[in-house]
Amino acid sequence: MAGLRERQKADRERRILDAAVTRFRAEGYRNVRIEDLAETAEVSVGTVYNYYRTKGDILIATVAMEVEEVLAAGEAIVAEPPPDAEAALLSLIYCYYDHSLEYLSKEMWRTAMALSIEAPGTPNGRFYSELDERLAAQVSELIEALQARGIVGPSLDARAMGEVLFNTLNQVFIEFVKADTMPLEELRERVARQVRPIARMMTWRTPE
Amino acid sequence: MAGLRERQKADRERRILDAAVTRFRAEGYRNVRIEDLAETAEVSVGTVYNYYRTKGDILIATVAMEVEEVLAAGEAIVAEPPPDAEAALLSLIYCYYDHSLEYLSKEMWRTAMALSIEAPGTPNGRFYSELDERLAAQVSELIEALQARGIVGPSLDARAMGEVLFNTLNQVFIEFVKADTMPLEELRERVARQVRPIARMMTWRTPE
DNA sequence: GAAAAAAGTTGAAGTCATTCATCTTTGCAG
DNA sequence: CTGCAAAGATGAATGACTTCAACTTTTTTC
Repeated sequence: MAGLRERQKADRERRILDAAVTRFRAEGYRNVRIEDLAETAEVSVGTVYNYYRTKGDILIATVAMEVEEVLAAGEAIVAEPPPDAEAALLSLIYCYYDHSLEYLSKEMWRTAMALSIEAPGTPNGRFYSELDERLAAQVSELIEALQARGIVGPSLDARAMGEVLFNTLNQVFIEFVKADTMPLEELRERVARQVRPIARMMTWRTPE
Repeated sequence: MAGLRERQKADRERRILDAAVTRFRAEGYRNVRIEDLAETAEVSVGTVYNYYRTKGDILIATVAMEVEEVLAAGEAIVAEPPPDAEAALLSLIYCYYDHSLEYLSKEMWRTAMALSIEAPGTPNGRFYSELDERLAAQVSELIEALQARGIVGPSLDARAMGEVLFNTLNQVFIEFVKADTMPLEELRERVARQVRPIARMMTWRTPE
């Protein structure tokens, strides 16, 4: 049986995270003070800091939820990729992009990215970097799947290419969240423009 | 003749920037308070804000100085690139990397990058993004130079490839500044690993 | 079941970036 | 040279994150 203390702890943590997801989205990360979260979660300011080291850590926790979902959705595409390098890569990338604003606003993404760069040593900063690595790994997996199907030559370094492609889709996504008025459609076009030449090169003959 | 007021203004701005370069590097950006800069520059706190909108803007001003130098150094390589795609790309990228820690610490880079993502609307945030664009453009120029010399096929989209390569070198650089203990040597190796397959693909025959 | 120990909560105090009303200095006209 | 207008400097006040010493609640011990 879970002790009373443990149940209360889990309950408080959930209330704080719920308050954060709701209020950050509704009012903007910057406009919500820790005191506001504490009030909504019905705890004190000190207690919030008992569960999360910093305000930024609360945000990273919400990002993590979102990325986990995206990774799961990506698995389906890796398992059964379209039989064409460009189409396969773009369908994975679009899958990431289309989910990206489900729970998070552009401002939240910007802040989370800034945090992961600025404070790479904190537990949640590290955690964000780990999410990036897992996304890059999934792109590599997709390339391996294409190699297994003979769509891409076997001599290509799938891991390196996966990283290059991830860097590209990530950078373009950063530009997207930096431009508050850019629509998803333009994000897709931009990444397609960069991915297309790579995809074409990957399918030209690879010399032994 | 420059009036007294103007001379004093220029002098104060310089003293503030000098104080920033020195103390940020020596004590760390976070550990230096505006009040400390004001004291070193022999002005008041309010005056610092008269010259720079935020603490971050002072940092971006120092980054700008550094990047300008790097761009100038890169021009020489674009003008006369090594006669091999991989060597040419890597010599430009290493040129960037080797200058990168001349005036800035890793912490300063991290903070500057975080700022440019988090506050893309501020004048200096935009300015940082502009520096990125100019670096990407220089990589594209190098590819065009290689095309002009017949080292890379003419059908390749030089601008798109330049962006892809810049994204790659930038992302790897971000990882470098995020890892306080990573040496420059490892940074070079990492980028080489990612650039190599792209360079090789660029030099395989490009179909008409 | 009472007392001691452990775990966790609390909000007032501390720190630092940023703002603003006030004061000082400079430039200039008469 | 005197006084006014403009420009700019000043630092106390503000607001937000974060810390911490004191207090409560839960668990364990006897």
